[in-house]
Amino acid sequence: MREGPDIARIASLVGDPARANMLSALMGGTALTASELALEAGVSLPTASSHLSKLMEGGLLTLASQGRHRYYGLAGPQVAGMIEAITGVAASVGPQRVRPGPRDAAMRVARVCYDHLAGEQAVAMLDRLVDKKVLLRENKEIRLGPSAASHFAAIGIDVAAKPRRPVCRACLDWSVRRSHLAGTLGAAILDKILAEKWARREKDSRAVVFSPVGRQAFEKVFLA
Amino acid sequence: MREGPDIARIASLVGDPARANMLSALMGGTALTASELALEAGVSLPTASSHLSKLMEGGLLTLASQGRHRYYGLAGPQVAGMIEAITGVAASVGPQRVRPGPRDAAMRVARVCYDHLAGEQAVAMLDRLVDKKVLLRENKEIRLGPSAASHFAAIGIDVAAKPRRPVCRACLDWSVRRSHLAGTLGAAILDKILAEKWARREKDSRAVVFSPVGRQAFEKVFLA
DNA sequence: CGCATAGTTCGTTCATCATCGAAGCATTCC
DNA sequence: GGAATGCTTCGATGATGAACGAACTATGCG
Repeated sequence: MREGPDIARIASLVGDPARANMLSALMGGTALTASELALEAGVSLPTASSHLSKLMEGGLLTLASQGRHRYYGLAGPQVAGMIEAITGVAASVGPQRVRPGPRDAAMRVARVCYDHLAGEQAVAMLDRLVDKKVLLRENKEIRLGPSAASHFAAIGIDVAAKPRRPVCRACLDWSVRRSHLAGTLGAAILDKILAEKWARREKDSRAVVFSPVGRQAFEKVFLA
Repeated sequence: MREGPDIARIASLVGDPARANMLSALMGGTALTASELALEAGVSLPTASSHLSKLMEGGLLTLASQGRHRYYGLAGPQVAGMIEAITGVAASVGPQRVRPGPRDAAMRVARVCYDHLAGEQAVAMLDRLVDKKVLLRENKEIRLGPSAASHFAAIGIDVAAKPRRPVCRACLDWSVRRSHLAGTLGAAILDKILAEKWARREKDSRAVVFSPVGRQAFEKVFLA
């Protein structure tokens, strides 16, 4: 008999299809209401409510009440990382689709991971930023380089404001198997991409689709 | 309703206490027989056998038959990484032990992760090897530096032999939250540490305990 | 206040699956 | 060959927990 962290408890929370769907939906980064999550999971409202309270009790979710709406969100980056890790295993041992569908291809190129960009585009971006020494990679940690403040100020992102969450974090990309940029900076960049309409969120999916013009703009700013 | 990788299937495999215990035991890196795993999980042999066939079917384990023994092991580093990720979440949302026990402390310092060393010692070792440019860190990947061959040859480790598995890999440490060294080199170093009797495995635990002399030798070779 | 919307709680039903004893198969040892 | 060991399969039992309808609470709107 073993002891230690109760991984069965956490895993069994993710192990129910309805809850797994909810968590997958929340990987999109936006907090959702109980009714929206019930729809995502394909269960009735009472059932969803029961699942949500279990996820809350397990510490996997946070709750923000606003009037009669209750917005549920992932509890943090560590939880998001765990979901990505499980997703990676599921994808690799999974049904081995002979031919990945178009949506899969789009997902691989660019998608939302919790609150920041993931996929090939995101990995390339981080590589380039490190090359240019705008960001410095130290072990698995990422720090701002000397030129970071001016570099990001030029595109309207303020890296000086330091909230409790770290500005930079590495997040392992399950499709590319290398890191992309998370943290408040990663989130700010995703905001920028969507605000400038360089790309749009695919409906009912984590995929992010760049427009031709948007891709050029993105590459000019982040991959030049 | 969502589709995509069936994360619920994978998570529910880990979500049963008996199976979780088995997987935790296998994180020790050595393949174990069905009877040993039954003991670890605290269930009867038939029950264990049933669980093992489920884990096999789910692609989480590999099986090596040797005579009348059947050795089960983790299917690969990706699976090990997933278990570590779940362990990390479980530990952080977990029962918040007021005072971590002595075994926890030992685990934090040094433990076995699948087939290589993890914990503070392992993270420090990788940091130092990168500092000395014996290893080069590129993104999340780690490569051998120019001096690597001679450096490791001096302590009896051959890094030239290249099997299918990568020589170097970064593996995220759940206690330190930074990378340590995995891959065949990581495994070889752990072998070395145990072969030289610098440290011994704690019984029934992933903890690795260095002797005073062993710690000095380790520090001289890897942290100097 | 009265009605509508959002959500939780309760109680019941039903299915799944973990569990174990007994029996069966395979391998090795004598 | 026969006995012992290691493991799997089968069948029956039992407990857990997912599901939903109905009733209840809370917030917002007119």
